[in-house]
Parts: sequence; structure tokens; C-alpha cells
Amino acid sequence: MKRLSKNMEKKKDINKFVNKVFCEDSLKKLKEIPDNSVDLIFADPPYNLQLKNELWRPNQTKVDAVNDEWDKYESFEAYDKFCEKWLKECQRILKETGTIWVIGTYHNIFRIGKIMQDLGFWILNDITWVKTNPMPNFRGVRFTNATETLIWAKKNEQAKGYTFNYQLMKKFNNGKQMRSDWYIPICNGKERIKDKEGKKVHSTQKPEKLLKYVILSSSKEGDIILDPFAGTGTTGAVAKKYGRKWILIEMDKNYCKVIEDRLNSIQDRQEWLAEHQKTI
Amino acid sequence: MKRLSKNMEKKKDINKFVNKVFCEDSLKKLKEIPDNSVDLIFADPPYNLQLKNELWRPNQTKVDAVNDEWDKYESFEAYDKFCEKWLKECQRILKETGTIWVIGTYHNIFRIGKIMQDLGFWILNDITWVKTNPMPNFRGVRFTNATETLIWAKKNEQAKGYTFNYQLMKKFNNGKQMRSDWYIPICNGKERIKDKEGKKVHSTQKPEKLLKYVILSSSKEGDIILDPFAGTGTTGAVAKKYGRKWILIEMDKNYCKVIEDRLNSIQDRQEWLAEHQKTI
DNA sequence: GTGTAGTTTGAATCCTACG
DNA sequence: GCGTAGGATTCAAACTACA
Repeated sequence: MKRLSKNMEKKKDINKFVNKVFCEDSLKKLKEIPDNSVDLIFADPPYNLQLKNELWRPNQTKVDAVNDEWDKYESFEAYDKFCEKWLKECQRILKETGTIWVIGTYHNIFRIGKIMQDLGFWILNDITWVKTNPMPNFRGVRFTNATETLIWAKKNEQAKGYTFNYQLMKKFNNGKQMRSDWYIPICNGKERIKDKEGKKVHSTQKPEKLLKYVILSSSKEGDIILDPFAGTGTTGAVAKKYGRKWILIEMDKNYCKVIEDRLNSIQDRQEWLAEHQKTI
Repeated sequence: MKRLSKNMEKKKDINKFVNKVFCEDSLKKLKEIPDNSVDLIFADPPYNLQLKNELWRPNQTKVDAVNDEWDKYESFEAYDKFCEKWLKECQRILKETGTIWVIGTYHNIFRIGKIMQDLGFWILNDITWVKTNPMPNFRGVRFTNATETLIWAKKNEQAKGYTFNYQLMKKFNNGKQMRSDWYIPICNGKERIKDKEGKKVHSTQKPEKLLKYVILSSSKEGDIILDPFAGTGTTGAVAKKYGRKWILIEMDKNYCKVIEDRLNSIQDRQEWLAEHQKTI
């Protein structure tokens, strides 16, 4: 029997991961994914300081005083290392024609952008998600924090052939070129996933419209989209709705259960199209 | 004769710098300024754009790109070192009650933000300057680059008593809490300073409205405002108009001449108030 | 002076395929 | 690797010219 070609092996390999949710450590799982195999990555990395004990501290020692300067620097350093690792894996698995999106706030986005540039990612845009309904600053000591930042980048400076659906985005913007400021409400109402007690499941669930813009602007139907910090699975949900394939990684078991239910409730794009055609 | 108190000495010292334009190397001059002596810093450092090719508009005309010597750095590393140095000095000379603003685009702002955090600056907000009339993306390969980012930070996490004129900013925003997204046109028209041939003097002159928001939100009348990369002196001009003191540093002699003329043409706040009262 | 049409320009990491 | 030809590509605001 003939040996499979390298290309076939790789193709087979990535297909093992496609349209699945992996309830595992993000970095560990990313390392299993073959080189140059995914078309789009959307990453909403954690920056909660509570995680620094378990996840980011390299020497496993206890971090005590939050106010301690040394500890703060050390925790920045640990966070940087963590981000460098997962971003490096993302760069490795990204196709030459692929692009990556990373979202964050001023707490972490500057560090992430700097690391991405240092790794050789080539920034295409920084997008400002302008929240139409942000939480006000109750004490009146700062400006209302009304934005989050997304960095859109290609694999490296030389990489050619990335997808940008210019005309489609133009349509979304009343026939005018889409700008880097996006006006989108925070996720609320029916879209916001709640548990039995009516409490929100995830503290920072991203609105589907945000992912719609991300996915429709920078991927084609059939493309493989990876989310290493899937949360409640908005990336997967929007990918499925628009006929993209998905690979979701999420460490938290509760979130993973939510993702499975959410994805199951979404009709496959092909079925939807078929049904839609019938009703015409 | 009695020796002047330390406080008096310092006060005398900083007064040597006040309401002056220094045509010198920024870092060198910053080092001469005493510790804890300025109330507000606005910095518009070189962006390190790294433009490589010419850009042509669809109508076959060439874009007049930023091609100034002062924007060229050999590497990210060289740029980082430069920024670390001037930011460190800024932190030293800032009062405990003072704050700093730094503006940039995705080319440099992530590196700057990361360095600021590492130095111990405490970020209060990231402000998005949304340009109402940005240059479009001519090739249709990216989103219109419609924003710049400002980082607003205090000296360190523990620093207390910074100025934030909440009620005034609220007035500017139709009675609602001012948000972190500011809608301001690019500097153009009469405000844009041109030379005898009608060519723009500075490639990146900032609009006065931007500085108005910065200065009125985070300083009091009589405060000392420093700009280490003064350019055409917008910071000084707005400071003078609103009764603040200024310290401007700008290496380029041509720019310095422009600044002197510009500041001389602006009436002193006290005179303006007196005259205004007379005419009532 | 007024209104309208045409021109200019702005911190930009701005293409792709084929020989 | 490089050079070249082909082909797709722009928004808002200020300014100028002219009726």
C-alpha cells in the first residue's frame, strides 16, 4: 500500500481537529495542531489577575501583595511569557494566507501588540470596538471606558494572499469603505447566555455581531477558524452560521458544556441554505 | 541671609523653564527638569512608521507621506530604548498629582503602552481619537485607518489626587458622562500651519480640539504643562489660551520658529479675560 | 457677495500574476 | 530572486474657480 503524501497526511491531520470543541489547556492543545493549517484565528485571551497564581507564575510560588511593585513587574513578566507562548503557536499553525485577530483592553492589549510585533506578525489594522452601551464610570474619576481594541495581523510581513472581503464590508457600511471603528452593543438580552438562576454564564461574552464582522471580513466559506480561548463559543457559533469550520479550545468544563449546547442549536449552513431555497 | 527652603529652591528651579520653548534634544532637556515639578505632560513621539514604498491614489497622484528623518529608527529595539528613556524622565519630573498623555497609532502605541506599564505608570484610560475625515485605504486591502490612540496615565499606582474635571467634560458631551471615544476632525483648513509656498509645515500637526480636551480634562488654571515633542506647538497654544503654563521642547529649529510666532499671536488668558469683561 | 462644481489632501506599515 | 504588465482602487472637508 502506498504511503500517503505529506500533504495528505497534513490534511488528514488538521481534519481530526475540525468542528470540535476541546476542553483542554490552550497551549497544550495548540501544540498538537500542524503547521500552516488554519485560515483564521480569533483570540480573546484572559487577563484576570486571579489567574496569575495558577497559570502565569513561572516558579509556582505564591504571589501575595497586589500592591508590591516587584510582584507586579513579575506578574507582567509572567503574563508576557504566557502570551508569547500561545501567540508563537498561533503563528506556527496559521497558513501563509491566514490572519489572526486578538481582542483586549488597555490592561493587556499593549503587551499583546508589542509581543505580536516582536514575533514578526504584521499588523494590518487596529480596530476599535466602540460600545454603544458601555458601563459608565460610577465614581466620575475617569472617562467612560467605551472601547475595546482588536489587532488584526498577518503571519509575517512577507505573507501574501490574505482574505479581505472588501466589497462585503463596504455593503455593511452603507456602500462606503468600512472603517476601523465598529459600533456594536455589548452582548445583552436574548443573546446573553444565562444559567438556571438567571446569572450570566461568562463575564465577557462577545456579541455575535463582532464575530460576524471578524469572520465575514477575513475568511471564506469552508475556511478553518480557530479560537484558543473559546469561552461561551461565540466564534464557533458565528462560524457555523456562515459556513466556516471551527476549532474551539476552552479549559473550563462548564463553558465547554455551554458551547456544545449552543453549537447543537445552530442549524448547519448547508441545511439552512437548502431549507431557505425550498421556501422561496 | 537665610538659605532658601528646599521647596522654594525647587519652585525657583522649575520657574526657569516655564513659558519657554527649548530648541534642544528632548531627552537632554528633560534631564535638566527637577523631580516632581510638572502637572501635565502631553507627548506625541515619532511613530516609527517604517514606510517603504510610495503610495498612489486611484487618480494616479502620489500621497504626500510622512518621510521625516525624525521618524526613522533602525529597529523596534532602538525605538523601544529611545521611548524607555524619555518616558522614564517624564515619570521622574511628573508631580504625584500629575498625569501624562501619549498619542500614537498601531505602529508604536503598543510598544509605548507596554513600556509605560513596565515603568510603573498606572493607566487611567485609553482614549480613541475617532477621525471624522481620515484618509481612505486606496487599494481596498484593509479597513480605513480611522483612529489614533491616546494613553492617559498617572505617575504610579499609588499616586493620589490627579485632576479630572468631570463636570466640565460632561458639559462638552451634552450633559452626559464623557466617554473614551472622541470625535475630532484631522487638523486642516485655516488651523493647519503652512509655509510661504503653501506647503504644510509639519506632517502631523494635531488639531487644537484634541489638546483642548486633554488640557481641560486633566489640568487646572495655572498648571505647568510639558510637551517633549512640541512640533508646531499645539500644546503650548492651547495651554496659553486656557491659562495654563507651558514648557515646550522641540529639536527642529524651523518648528521652533513657528512655535514662537504662534504663541506670540495668542493673547494671554488674563488679558483676554480683562478685555472680554470690558466689552460686556 | 453667493452658490455650485471641480480640485486637493490627510501619521499609510495599501496588489498580483506572470516571465 | 526581479521587473513589468494588468487591473482594481477613495472619503470627508476645505479650498479654488467661475458663473
